[in-house]
Amino acid sequence: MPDKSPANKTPDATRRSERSRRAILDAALELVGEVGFTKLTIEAIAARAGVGKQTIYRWWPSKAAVLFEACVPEGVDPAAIELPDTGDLEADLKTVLRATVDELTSERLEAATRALTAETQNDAELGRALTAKVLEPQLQAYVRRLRAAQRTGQVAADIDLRIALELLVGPLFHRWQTRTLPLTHAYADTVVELTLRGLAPR
Amino acid sequence: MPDKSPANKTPDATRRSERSRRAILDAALELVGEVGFTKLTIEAIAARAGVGKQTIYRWWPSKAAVLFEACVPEGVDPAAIELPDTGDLEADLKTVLRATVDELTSERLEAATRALTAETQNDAELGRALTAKVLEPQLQAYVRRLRAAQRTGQVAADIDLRIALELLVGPLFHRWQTRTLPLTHAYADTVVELTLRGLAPR
Amino acid sequence: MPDKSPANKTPDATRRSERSRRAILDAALELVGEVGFTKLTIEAIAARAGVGKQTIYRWWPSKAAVLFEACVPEGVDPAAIELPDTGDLEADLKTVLRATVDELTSERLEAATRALTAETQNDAELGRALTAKVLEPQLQAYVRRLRAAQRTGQVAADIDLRIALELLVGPLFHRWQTRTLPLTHAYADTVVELTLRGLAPR
Amino acid sequence: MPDKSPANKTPDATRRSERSRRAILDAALELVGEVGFTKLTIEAIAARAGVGKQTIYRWWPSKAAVLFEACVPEGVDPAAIELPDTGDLEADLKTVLRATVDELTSERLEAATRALTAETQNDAELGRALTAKVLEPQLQAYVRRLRAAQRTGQVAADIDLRIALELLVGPLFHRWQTRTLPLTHAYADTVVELTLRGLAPR
DNA sequence: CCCTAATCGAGACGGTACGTCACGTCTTGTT
DNA sequence: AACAAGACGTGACGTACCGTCTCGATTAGGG
Repeated sequence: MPDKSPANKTPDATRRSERSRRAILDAALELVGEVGFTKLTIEAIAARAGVGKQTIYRWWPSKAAVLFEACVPEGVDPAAIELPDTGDLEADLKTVLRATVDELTSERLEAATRALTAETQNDAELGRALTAKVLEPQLQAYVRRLRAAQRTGQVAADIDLRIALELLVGPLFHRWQTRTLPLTHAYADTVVELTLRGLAPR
Repeated sequence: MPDKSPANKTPDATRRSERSRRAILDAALELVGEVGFTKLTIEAIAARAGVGKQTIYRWWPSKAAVLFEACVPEGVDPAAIELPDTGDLEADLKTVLRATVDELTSERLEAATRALTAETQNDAELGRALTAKVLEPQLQAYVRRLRAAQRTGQVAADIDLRIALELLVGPLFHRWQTRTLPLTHAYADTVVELTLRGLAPR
Repeated sequence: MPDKSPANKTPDATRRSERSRRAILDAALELVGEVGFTKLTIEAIAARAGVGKQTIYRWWPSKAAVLFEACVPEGVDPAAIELPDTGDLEADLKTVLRATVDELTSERLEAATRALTAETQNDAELGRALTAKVLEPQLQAYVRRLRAAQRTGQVAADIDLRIALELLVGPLFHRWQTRTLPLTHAYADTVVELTLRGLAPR
Repeated sequence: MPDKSPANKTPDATRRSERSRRAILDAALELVGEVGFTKLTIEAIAARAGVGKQTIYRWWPSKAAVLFEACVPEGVDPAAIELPDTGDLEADLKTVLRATVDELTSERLEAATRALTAETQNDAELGRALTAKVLEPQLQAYVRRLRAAQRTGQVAADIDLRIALELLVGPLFHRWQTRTLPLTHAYADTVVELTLRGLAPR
């Protein structure tokens, strides 16, 4: 989430204090869990982290950007994401979607994740960044796995895989966001089963 | 001189100025489109509407609530919502999902809808209200239509209709929220077709 | 010290809280005595006065302006200032200059007075205001008293009275500012005596 | 490896960069003329001088101290200051006071001089330094010149010379500070003439 | 003449205060 | 009584400087 304004006096990253960076990210995660995103404050993050406000403003453009980095540990190579391929598509997808369910309901990150998801609706710039760095690499991994399944005849050849993947993850996100019913492994399993029936060759 | 208690709670709704109410809702909708939800302020709404701030605080608890009422015109009876039933499930669902696509991409309400959707993640109270008054009645209509389809044998009898409905609307919301690919009628059609294959009796 | 900028959303003075106004002026006077002008802070004044910062910024353009009003109680009519005239010029001037000495060494106002005097060197706008509202009316009173003395023959007719008055007050202010030697009634008396010898007709 | 004590106090003056010292003093003088003392900033001085902030903090305790050195070129021996003595007291004093007028209205130093004068009111330490190094030596020179005049009978023997000198310089500084009327050679002359009448033996 | 310890330019850091904005409450006439 | 208007106490905003603190890169002086 770097320089949107060209008038940036870009600071010298080599002199950056790793100590402060970590303290800020940790404080942000803690606080968003305690008070929620709306009441999350740059001043509070700075105070909790024992850091000057300017040290936050120097390296991040907004509290959303801080949270973003706190959730996405930067070091991960997006292209390296790969779905398991045991040959059994249904089993593999259940594995993956169950893991997604676990992530979405993880206590430590849930508040931050919800906050970021929400903020993408208000802040298009953030939305693009999150899509490019996090979402899209994962979706591409789905596409690759489904393409392999097409080759083995588990998925009909004429299916648009981009849509296929949305049939799988869309329902999960919908239930997570609306909080209408609990998000469980059983739910993930059922979604996989019903969807795969629709994708199968006839 | 009885009851000079300061517990001035509920104002007298009969004396309410409809003129002001409309001006506030209109101003809120305009402004959220211009500056986005985060930069939307009660003071700006009041100024644009030519209204005192107190008149807003008297009748709504938050800017989200104002927007909520601006989007959901109140008068609609939630129980009255009904999906079309021509006997052809696929055609009926396409009709409905195409309409949903149109709504979600409508210029006038899009900003407000996204703002409200986002805010439900941060404000659980608002989330409950929106679910109860808007979302759930629509979902129930889906359930009723799908149950009818079960009776006519278009949907397998052992399907959890609650999940079935999420297979239909989940993908739409996912694409709308992530803005990864355009949300079109063709997309809605494909989602219906593929999903119904999965729901069909075997 | 009102509106220097024409873009002023001039607030409604009739709604002004006299309570806050007094608390601010008192707090400013106290604080300038405790920490000095340089370390005097709008935030500290607001905190001490139990007032929001905006309430200060709404009515005064700077901390100097606050101090100014705190020292010059507004209600005094500048044109009404008059020096005593008993007929004895020397005695009258001694009375006045002794009073000036007392004022300059008064504990309560000294810090504020020094601060304001200093600030006039840095802030020309403030300097003009202070000269016009406080200094000049007093100097005019001197000129009137000296003119009367000219008519009674106690001061030579060809003397520039503006200069005459500066011969009287200049030394006092010099000693006050430089703090080289104590500022006493005796000093005031001697200044009057020596100066009047120079002003006398020959 | 002895004495790794962090008590790094006095830096080594022999290694000091004269180049930087001059650049700092020049930058300070320029800037105080452009933005005034209040808005004068150590950071701005450093930037203008092309110097690190620490180089200023190493050698001066405050921005006032920098200006002080910029105005008072250090090398002058205070005890060596002597007023002219042609035997004609009036002529000599006019020469000196005219020179003072020129100094006070000099374009290059006026802003700095006013700033320093003002700051002595807020910063007692600075006031003492300025009095001891600059003001007092000059006043002593006046006292010596006036004592000589007493011996030649141009000034009455019973006059307190300390007060006499203040009668001369006080009015000048008063007019300079208050900016009420222009500070001219003619004014200096008149002050000398009127004051000397008062000091003359009777 | 080189070595080494200092000063030097640069600027990140934890802080404090700035002046502004919006909050939600309260008060003052007006309708 | 609700209304338009807006002053109020509160608190966060994002910025500007403070004075301290590393960092290499000169840069002079004593060996």
